[in-house]
Amino acid sequence: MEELAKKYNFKDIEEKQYLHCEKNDLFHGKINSTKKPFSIVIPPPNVTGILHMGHALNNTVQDILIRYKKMAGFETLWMPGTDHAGIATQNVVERKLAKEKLTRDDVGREKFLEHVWDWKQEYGSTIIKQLRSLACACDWQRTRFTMDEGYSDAVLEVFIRLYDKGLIYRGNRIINWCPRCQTALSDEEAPHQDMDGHLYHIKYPIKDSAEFLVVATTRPETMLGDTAVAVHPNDKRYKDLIGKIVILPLIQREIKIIADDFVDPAFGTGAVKVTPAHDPNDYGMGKRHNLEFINILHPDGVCNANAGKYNGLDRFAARKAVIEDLKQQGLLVKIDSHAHAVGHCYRCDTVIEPYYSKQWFVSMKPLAIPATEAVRTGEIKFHPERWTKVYLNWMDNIQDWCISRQIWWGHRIPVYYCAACQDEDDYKKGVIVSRIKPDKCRHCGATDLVQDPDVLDTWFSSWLWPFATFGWPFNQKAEDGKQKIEDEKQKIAKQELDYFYPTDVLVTAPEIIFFWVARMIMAGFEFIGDIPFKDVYLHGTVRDDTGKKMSKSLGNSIDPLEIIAEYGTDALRFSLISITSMGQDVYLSKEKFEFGRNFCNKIWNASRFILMNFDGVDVSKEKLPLKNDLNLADAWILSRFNLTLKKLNQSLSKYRLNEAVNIIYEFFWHQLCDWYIELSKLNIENKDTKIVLYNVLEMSLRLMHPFMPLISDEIWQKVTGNDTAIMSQPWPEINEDYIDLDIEKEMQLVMDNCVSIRNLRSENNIKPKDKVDIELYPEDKSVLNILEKNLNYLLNMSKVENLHFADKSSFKVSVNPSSTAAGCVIVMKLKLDETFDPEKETQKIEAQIKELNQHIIRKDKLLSNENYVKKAPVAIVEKEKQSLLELKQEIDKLEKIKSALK
RNA sequence: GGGCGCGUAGCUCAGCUGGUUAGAGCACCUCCCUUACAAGGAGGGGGUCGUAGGUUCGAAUCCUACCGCGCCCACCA
Repeated sequence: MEELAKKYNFKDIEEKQYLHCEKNDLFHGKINSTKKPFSIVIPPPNVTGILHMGHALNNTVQDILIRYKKMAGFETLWMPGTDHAGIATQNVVERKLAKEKLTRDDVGREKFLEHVWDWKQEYGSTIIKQLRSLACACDWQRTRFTMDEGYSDAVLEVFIRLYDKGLIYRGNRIINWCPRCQTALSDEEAPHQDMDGHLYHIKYPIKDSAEFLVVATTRPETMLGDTAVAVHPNDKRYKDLIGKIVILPLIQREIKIIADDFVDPAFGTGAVKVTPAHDPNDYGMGKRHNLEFINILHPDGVCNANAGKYNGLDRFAARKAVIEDLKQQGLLVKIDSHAHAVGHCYRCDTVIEPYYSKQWFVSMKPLAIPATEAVRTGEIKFHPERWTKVYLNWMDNIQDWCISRQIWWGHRIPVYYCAACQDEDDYKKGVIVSRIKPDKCRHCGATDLVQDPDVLDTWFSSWLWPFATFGWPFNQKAEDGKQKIEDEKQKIAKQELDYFYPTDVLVTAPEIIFFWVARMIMAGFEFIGDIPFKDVYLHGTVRDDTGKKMSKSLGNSIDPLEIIAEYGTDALRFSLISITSMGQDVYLSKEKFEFGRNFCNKIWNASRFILMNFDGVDVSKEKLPLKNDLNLADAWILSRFNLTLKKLNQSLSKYRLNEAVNIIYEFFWHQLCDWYIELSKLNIENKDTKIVLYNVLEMSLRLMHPFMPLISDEIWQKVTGNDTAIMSQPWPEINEDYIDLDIEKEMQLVMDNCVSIRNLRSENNIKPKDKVDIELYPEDKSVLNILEKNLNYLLNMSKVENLHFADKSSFKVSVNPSSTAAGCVIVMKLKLDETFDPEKETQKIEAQIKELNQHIIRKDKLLSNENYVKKAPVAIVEKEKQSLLELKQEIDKLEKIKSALK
């Protein structure tokens, strides 16, 4: 039998054990008709990503579930991969080019994409490598990328299907525009942030009059694009002005005063400047009143020719200039400070501009119907449940999805335009949707077709992740002569989708419920006709210890790789999960990882002790003895183990992972190590004890494996002599035969008496190595029997030299320290040179009596309450009665001691 | 403007469908390097569970209001 190193060093074992599992092909999932499937698709990290604590938490949770389910007999599959992250990746590569003083336009589209692919080739698998250092049991052979050839087919297929169904359309709308990234964004990609802004009150002169109409705005520069001023139709102040003309200052354009219900008379002046091309509300009014749409901005946020003299000024510079000029002309009434929410680009944090432009959209309402229903009926469940409401609320108010992006990195929109027959009023005219470039226009035969320059939103590919990763829609074309082989591959892929889909659980953060979770559910129904997953497990956000979200830009992040280097992977995982209460945010600081590290160390040392003591017995071949043949400690630990397993299974079934981790910790450290191992030393030559030690350790290692896979494998191999890995082993089964509450009670009595004796020793400053003499006065015969039977435990666990049992009727204490314990009064005989202060002792006892009395009074009151006795469950009442009785006995004992001290 | 989460020991937090004398880790105090483990062992101190009401035989737990803190959603300029 091999020994464990004297000191636990995770660096010696962690990487080795991970590779060992991989080599044994334990992470690969394939169709197995004798097993039920259990599958998870990874939330694909961005290719630009580097591992942060959020990933660490997210993937640890998934890994725990995968390993646990595999052991529990499922055919598991964890599908890994990365997301091409259009805007983020393009930004990274553009920044790289900028270092060489180049822009993407300098190099051109084709060359630029080559640069991106080169970058992807070099850095794109960083995060995948990092996930391995977390010990993730992903099926790496299947690693997918959203820009893979097959995956891209799925994206095009979906675009075409939705277009054919009339659910994808092109149109001019106000969208969120990022002037820095120079692309349209979806609503979700432009989150609002509260900002301290200003409300500017501006006079608009009324034509042919000396009067003014005062409007209030937060973005004065947009007035350059104003094409009306709106008031509420019932607003008495302005009733007579409706239909009149005002002269737009600075530009001198004549615009109409219109009436619209949208206007809130109570806000600002009750008059609103209307800029249909630069505000979503104004857009609506513009449509309703047939106003002109005047775009005053270039895509980069610089004013264009429509801005008159402000042409060429950046939007914020233009704002200053406009205000300055209005002030000069006496048209600025006042500036109020005004807090409001402003949209920001989720990739670069630039203030977004509502911008009128032509984009592609998906009609979401029809897709939302089954996806809403599935959650409402509970077919898909959110954990914690409260997110259901957030999801449903969003789905009920779902808006169309802007999917075109004016960038180059991504899936190019499969649309070709025929210049000859394009029509401004009908987007379908002159439009050919096709996987490959058509030779000529279907409508007029023209041959100069131009592909749409835009690419699709990255989320338009990620929403297909749960099935596109399996190869859907399975129409891969092979090179010449190899189609047969390809067809066979596609057939298997299709069977795999049938087997593993729907996946079982999606583990992710609440931030992307809208971006991703909701859309995957819609895509699942639309393209596969079924839900993509049954459960959605939403964990919290990882924050620093002051509550700020951990992020690189804030500089407050703790690098998981650094933690792994310092504490080890198992320690990282165990610590992280222990503080991750269901759905609650995680507040992290470096010291928290000591928890896991210390536990790993404890496991190692305890295992080392057990492993040292097998000598002469081939423990792995011996059958576990029957309960009745075991001594108390051996029987007790087996009872504890099985009860622990029961609790653990329950926690796991409810995804209460922090609870699971604490159950394991409590059992292993405080029951196995603190008590059982110490007790086992008294019988260590006993063959049965060796067998029990072996079995409890071996099963414990299996229990902890999903949480700390590496240390458990290392020790397990050494202990069992088996060179496979725990992942190939079954999850332990509960053995009811060993669960015995009488044994637990008996052991508890022994432990309580040990603790009391230790207590006495400590209070009287007896050194740990000094032995003491004890007199025990048991309550009754059964207590006496139990303690007598387990005398050995008492003597050794609390370092007692002589222990005498005496009848409680003979109790008379001289001046000696004493204490009460479960079923006993304990007296410690002082040695000659030891001193004892009866006065202090009396005080201590009086304090105890006082405290107990408070409880007794409360219980007396409770039990004398007729209503309580009548209404509370019998079992509870009985328990209270019993507890009261025990309290009274305890007080009796204390009183007796007290009077004896006098 | 809606919605959600959190206020429990000095710190970080558990505490599920209400039911023993409210728990853990860290920190703190005392003793101990006892041959698995000082990243350890034995013992200890420390909480009127944010505040005020209510429901109940019984509330940290359920309800209401309020006070702090944080998050999400929303087209009021």
